[in-house]
Amino acid sequence: MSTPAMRADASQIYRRYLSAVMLHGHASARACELGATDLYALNILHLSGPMTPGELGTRTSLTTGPTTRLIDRLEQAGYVRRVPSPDDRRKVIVEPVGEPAGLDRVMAPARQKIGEILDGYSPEQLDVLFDYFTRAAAAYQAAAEQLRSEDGV
Amino acid sequence: MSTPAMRADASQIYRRYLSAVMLHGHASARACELGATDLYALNILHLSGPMTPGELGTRTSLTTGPTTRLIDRLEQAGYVRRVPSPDDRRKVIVEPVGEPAGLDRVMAPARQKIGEILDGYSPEQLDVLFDYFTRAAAAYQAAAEQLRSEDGV
DNA sequence: CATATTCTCTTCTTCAAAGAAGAGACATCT
DNA sequence: AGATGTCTCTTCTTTGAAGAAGAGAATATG
Repeated sequence: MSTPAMRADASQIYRRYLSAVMLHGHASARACELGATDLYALNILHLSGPMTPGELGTRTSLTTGPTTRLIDRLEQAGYVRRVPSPDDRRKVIVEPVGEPAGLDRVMAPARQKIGEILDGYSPEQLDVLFDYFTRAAAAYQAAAEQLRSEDGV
Repeated sequence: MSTPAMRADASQIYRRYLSAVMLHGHASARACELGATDLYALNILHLSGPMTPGELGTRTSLTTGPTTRLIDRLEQAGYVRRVPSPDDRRKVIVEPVGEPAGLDRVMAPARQKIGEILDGYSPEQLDVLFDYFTRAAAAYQAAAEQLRSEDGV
């Protein structure tokens, strides 16, 4: 279970898995007529929750001009909403709108396929999988954060 | 283990996981100074192996002009190589170069983190995880293919 | 052997998104 | 209360990638 040959194989499988996930992500973005940065920003919002345009700009490594228009596009497409900040009237809070129609429709087939796959596992096996999902999400998020800060240097 | 509440929670975890993976993918592309389409094409090549520019153009939904320049960029960055086809001298075969330096360096931190996570599981648990990776890769690939063909309609 | 088809590449044009600079509104500090 | 700083938005300019049309090289077919 841990011979070098097995390890190489495992690495191959994982690479393939990652490629497939990202491939599907790109295809989804294209099908939604959403730019790469738009989807990127949307992922940030879904992951970290509502935030100000300023912070979103920082996270996406964008200056204020493009950030405003990025939010304009997302808002116009119905993916996010601009809400005035309660404590500071200069600020605006951008929050994702639950279950946007377009993205949901596009992702549906994949979600169904994954659902069917997960249905085939026992409760104990699902525990393992979701434990992994939770840990991996944190790991990827941390790695992405790290890349972003290094990039700025 | 399967109450409605649990299911909603599971869906949430999975969404978060997917967002994190894609977030990291985008951050990696940006750190490599690689465009969205470039990374998309690279994923296709890693997933389906060497192919002609024509087929790559079809897969990326690009016309011949941008396809040529896409390959130019990838080749110049050292990610792919153009090889003359042995059976048809009009054709060119684009093949990924194993372990491109830039992408590898960028992905290293994430890979290490994931490696550490996987090290924490028993052989039986790893079997479950890699079984999932294999099945999910096929599912995502199929879903992406489906999106692409629908998009063309 | 000649014609038609296929494949890649080049060039020109068009379009979307990012950067730069500055204005207006609001908060904070003295 | 006045001055300074912060936040978002607007405008102009620039860059990068995508589409369209056609040329050149090689294969296949009659």
